[in-house]
Amino acid sequence: MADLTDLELVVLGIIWKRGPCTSYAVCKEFVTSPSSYWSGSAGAIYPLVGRLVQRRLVRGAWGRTGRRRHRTYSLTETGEAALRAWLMPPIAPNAAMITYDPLRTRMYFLAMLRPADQRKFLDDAEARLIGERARVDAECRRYRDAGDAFSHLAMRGAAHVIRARLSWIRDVRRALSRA
Amino acid sequence: MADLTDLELVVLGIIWKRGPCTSYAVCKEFVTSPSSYWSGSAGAIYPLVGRLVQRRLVRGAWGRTGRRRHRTYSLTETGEAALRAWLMPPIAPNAAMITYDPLRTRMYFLAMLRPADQRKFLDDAEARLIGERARVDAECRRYRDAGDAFSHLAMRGAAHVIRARLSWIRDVRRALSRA
DNA sequence: CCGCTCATGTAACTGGTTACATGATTTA
DNA sequence: TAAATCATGTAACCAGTTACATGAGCGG
Repeated sequence: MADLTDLELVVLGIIWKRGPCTSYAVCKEFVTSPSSYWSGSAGAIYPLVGRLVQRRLVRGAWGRTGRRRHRTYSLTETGEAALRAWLMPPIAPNAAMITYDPLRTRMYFLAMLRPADQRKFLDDAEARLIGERARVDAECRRYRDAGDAFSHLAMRGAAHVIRARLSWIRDVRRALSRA
Repeated sequence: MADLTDLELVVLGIIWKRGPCTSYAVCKEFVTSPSSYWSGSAGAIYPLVGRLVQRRLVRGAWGRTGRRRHRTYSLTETGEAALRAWLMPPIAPNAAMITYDPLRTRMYFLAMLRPADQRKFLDDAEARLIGERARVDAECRRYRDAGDAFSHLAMRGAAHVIRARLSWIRDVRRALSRA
């Protein structure tokens, strides 16, 4: 029962956190999320939730508002157990491993640009990271004000990381200007 | 000509950096890389390099060592231009955006565990991040000693980020013990 | 009444993945 | 001589993507 993808587990988590909610609401959660790692498209979520139902991790109940039908999902005990098993230590070893960073990926090949363009690259990266930092900080405050402690703590992780990337870029600029 | 995936561009970059090399060498680069974002399996790389040849971004030359055949690839001018276009500012807006972090993903749902298990989770995460920090630092020194300045700078980015994640986890522990 | 949001879904595609198969060469 | 490495590839699969299609309800 452990062959669930990360997306499936996150959807499980969203349903648990929100309480009974529609697939549409799950989609929206991803779409409005500051991370774009998953698109949260209907094409991904609707069949996925269907699979969760078939595996009895989630149960669905049809409802209607006027003439409009909708289906709300909630976790079964099996679903809660699966979610807990995912979170429970020992955590997956790869969860703590080095993460993917498009800026770092590009950095490997930056020697290809002329020094002037390298500097422009760094300036651009810095400006965008500063913008991103503001966005993440705002999201942080939003969660704090909403009283969602763990989402707030999670988002603070993103804030830490964005600051680290920013200080790294400045580091790189200093290193290059010395050389 | 801009519809290249990140993996295709990174392969282009590896071929540029290594100079003429085989698909096998490109695979090994991914396999031995500290990041596991791409597996670097033959099933991904060999067809991909074939596509790069068809698009004239890369040219291939058959050779042999004794009775063993091999094919070495190198960038064409078009290939170099494509790589440069990828690196040249303005960089893709999503390159600076919030990155994916499996620990952060789990943090959203950590309220599901009993406080004791939450602490265990944080301890486990901390221990693994410390191990990862050592690995990344070693990799850093390797690049520095090899005289590969930009790979070294890139890896320092990973080092910054791993430290940020570590201090975030400690932050979370402090916040939870206060509450 | 027009457009937006809520709400459900399907279809075609694609960029990877794992696993397999083959054979030469090198090293323990 | 057995095992590891170099080197080439193919085949089946899969999770998630974009794009599309449909329709009810609501706000300006």
